[in-house]
Amino acid sequence: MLEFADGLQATRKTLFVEVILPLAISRNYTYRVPFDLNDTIAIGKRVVVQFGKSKLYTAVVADITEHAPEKYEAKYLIDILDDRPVVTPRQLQFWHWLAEYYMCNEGEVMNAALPSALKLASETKVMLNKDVAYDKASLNDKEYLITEALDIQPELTISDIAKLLGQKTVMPILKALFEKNIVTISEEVSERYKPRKRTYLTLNPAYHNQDNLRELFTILEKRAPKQADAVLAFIKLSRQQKAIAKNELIEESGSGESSIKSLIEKEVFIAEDKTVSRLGYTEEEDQLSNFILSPAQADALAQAQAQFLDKDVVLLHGVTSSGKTQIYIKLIEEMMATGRQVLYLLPEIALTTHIIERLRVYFGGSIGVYHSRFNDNERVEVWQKVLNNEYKVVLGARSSVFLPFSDLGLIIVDEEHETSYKQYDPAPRYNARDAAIYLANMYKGKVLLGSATPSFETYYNARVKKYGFVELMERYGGVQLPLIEVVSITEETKRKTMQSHFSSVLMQDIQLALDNKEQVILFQNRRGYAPVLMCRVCAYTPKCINCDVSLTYHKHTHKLHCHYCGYKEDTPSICPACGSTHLEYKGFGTEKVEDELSVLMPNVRLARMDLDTTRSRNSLQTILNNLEEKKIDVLVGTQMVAKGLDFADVTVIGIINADSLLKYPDYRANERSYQMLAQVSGRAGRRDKQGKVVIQTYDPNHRVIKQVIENDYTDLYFTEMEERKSFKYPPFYRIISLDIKHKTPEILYNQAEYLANELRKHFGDRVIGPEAPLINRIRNYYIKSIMLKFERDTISIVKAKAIIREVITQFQTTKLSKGSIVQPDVDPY
DNA sequence: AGCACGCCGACT
DNA sequence: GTCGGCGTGCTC
Repeated sequence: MLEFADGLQATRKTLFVEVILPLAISRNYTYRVPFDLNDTIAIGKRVVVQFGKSKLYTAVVADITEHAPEKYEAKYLIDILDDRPVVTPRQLQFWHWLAEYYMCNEGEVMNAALPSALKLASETKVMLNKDVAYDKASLNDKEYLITEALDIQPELTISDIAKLLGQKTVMPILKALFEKNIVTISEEVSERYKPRKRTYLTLNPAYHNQDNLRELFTILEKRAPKQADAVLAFIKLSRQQKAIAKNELIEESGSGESSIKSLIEKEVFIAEDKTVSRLGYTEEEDQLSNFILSPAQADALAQAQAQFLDKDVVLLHGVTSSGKTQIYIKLIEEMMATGRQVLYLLPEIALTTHIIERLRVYFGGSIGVYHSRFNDNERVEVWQKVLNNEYKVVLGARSSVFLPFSDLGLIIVDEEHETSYKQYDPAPRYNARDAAIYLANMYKGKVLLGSATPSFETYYNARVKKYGFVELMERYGGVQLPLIEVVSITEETKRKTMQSHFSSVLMQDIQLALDNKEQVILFQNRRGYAPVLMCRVCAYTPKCINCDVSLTYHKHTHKLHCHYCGYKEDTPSICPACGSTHLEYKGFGTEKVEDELSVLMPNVRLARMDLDTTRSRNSLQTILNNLEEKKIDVLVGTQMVAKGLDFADVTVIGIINADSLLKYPDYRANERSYQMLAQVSGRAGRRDKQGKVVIQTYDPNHRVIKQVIENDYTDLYFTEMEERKSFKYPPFYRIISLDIKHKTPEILYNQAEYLANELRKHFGDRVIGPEAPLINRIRNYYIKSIMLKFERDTISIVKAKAIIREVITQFQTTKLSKGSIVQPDVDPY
């Protein structure tokens, strides 16, 4: 570059940007910045680029350089979408770390991190927002053209719009329309999070005067007897309770909606809409705003605060119902006072309106919520508000670790042992709990991990003093631990007291609860009706055509379903192999439990909660509402019932078959079973009544069941740790597993053997396998797993990953690798 | 991840 | 003789 004596440059500066594309590509790409955008380009802004022949993508600028690439001519980037960066440098660092740690591409991380409305691509669909009226006159020509087109055709892709306008750069126009709320982006249909509103009635103070009230009655009795009934019922109810809801009154008085409505119009009643907690305890919320910690809680809080002085991560091990949430609230409050941000992570399923409202009451408008039931517009809104520092507290599921925080002082990971913090498919296969620890570290913030049954990894770290450790072993407000009764299925079968899947003990307890107008939860860890259909003559079993699993019979569809790929087929009435009609259902799922209980107890109001009944958007909330409003007596469910449910009137919990948990072929089966059983049990009982848990099993003397009864987590930990140590499992060893997939089993065998041998050259007997996993074919791909076990602290895991990466890359350059997919999974818990 | 280029079966 | 099956290789 020529320079004149006075420092003027002879040539003008050409800038290049490194961008992250939202694709599973192993590297970033370089684009040339048009000269007139030199002043506006910045790291973290989104740009539109053409990638390949015709595709446009939204990419994020990761770096800016002045060096032209040598081996090829860089394309010009088409446009810059943002006035200021939407991704912060810290986030870019976080993305990079995640990609390295979990052995995936930055593009994959970007895909998980950015709400899709922030990454428009040519095939993204654009629709008109029906909820918003707008003024066509306020639009410019191009915007007008787009809205006109959308009036005729409800959905347009971005490339359609590009054709329509005859130009490539449509993103800024769409962005403007999106920001004005005129169009919505992506496939999701808007269905906002609805806080539950209830109309409450109060009597007009004029009628507190007895004479006025009597006068009102005489008029109403003649002209509108139904309305008189309503007023009478109101007075009766007001003796029992403070607040009276409209629908309660309708139910109590037997008068209709219209009578109440006219009474409101006559100003006899005054109506007021209130957002209520899903728990229905308005009083409890009042208490919440100035609750007093119990001495045990206060002590735990003080310990946590003290430990944060020299530890970045603290484990709060608190038994169920010990009031961990109140400690979280105190810590959040304290952090907010310093002006720093707080992230409160919860498993998706626990993010019910109940907990959201509880915290909203407490923290008001400065709390943001982020989870998968939000549509994209809402997610972008939260993203922007976090970026602008309008939200001081974010309550969210796994993916909220990706929000653009500026000064994160504290992350709370509630139920830290939950497996749903780990994403399995698609990549990035990250664990939000572990990622949160790195994230907090970047901001010099603290992490509080909370659980009643901590994961062994975390508990181990606490014991070796890597993490701080606080125990809270007292239940809040004197709530008693439930009584646990173990029932031997073998014994009851012998005595012929089993009625289908229900023991006499369980039946009695259900009946008792129902007589007391209490509720029951039944847990069966398997959905569908029967997992296997088998011919009694030739033992033929229908299998999935795409996967190596037997098909589960579902009664409501009367079809056989594959739980791995979603394949369905009609249930045969005769055996397709031998023609016999003796087809038999083996095993049972939630559907069958529900079905058979409805036969045994025909008057019971039953509901089921599993993946099949909660698939649609509001169904989970509907079930929870019905349970809370006592429209359900018995709820049958899978794991879901163990999480996020907290209802005062559930006094009996039945584990239909504990063996399906205990016999699971995995080294964590005992840990998982204990967690599951302890968590489910924690749902039973209330302040004034001890709950009851009935565990049905073929193996009543199982060690883990004993440990659950005795509530002895530490005993479980120490017995399990011996095995973990001798069989080289976490937390003593780190595991990286490689799944290799191919459509042809013979080719897969060779590929897996080759890879394992290459890895053995570096890691010796740290390489286990290849082995066929439990299900060796899914969606027509055969699978082999190679497991690598690395001893903690003696080997550099970073170096090991680099070598694994190298081996995979080298393998992929060979002809042998054709048609294969290699998926690394780091810490595959 | 797309999409184009490229080499082998059932049709005008 | 062609239309099109999806196998594999590249995209700044």
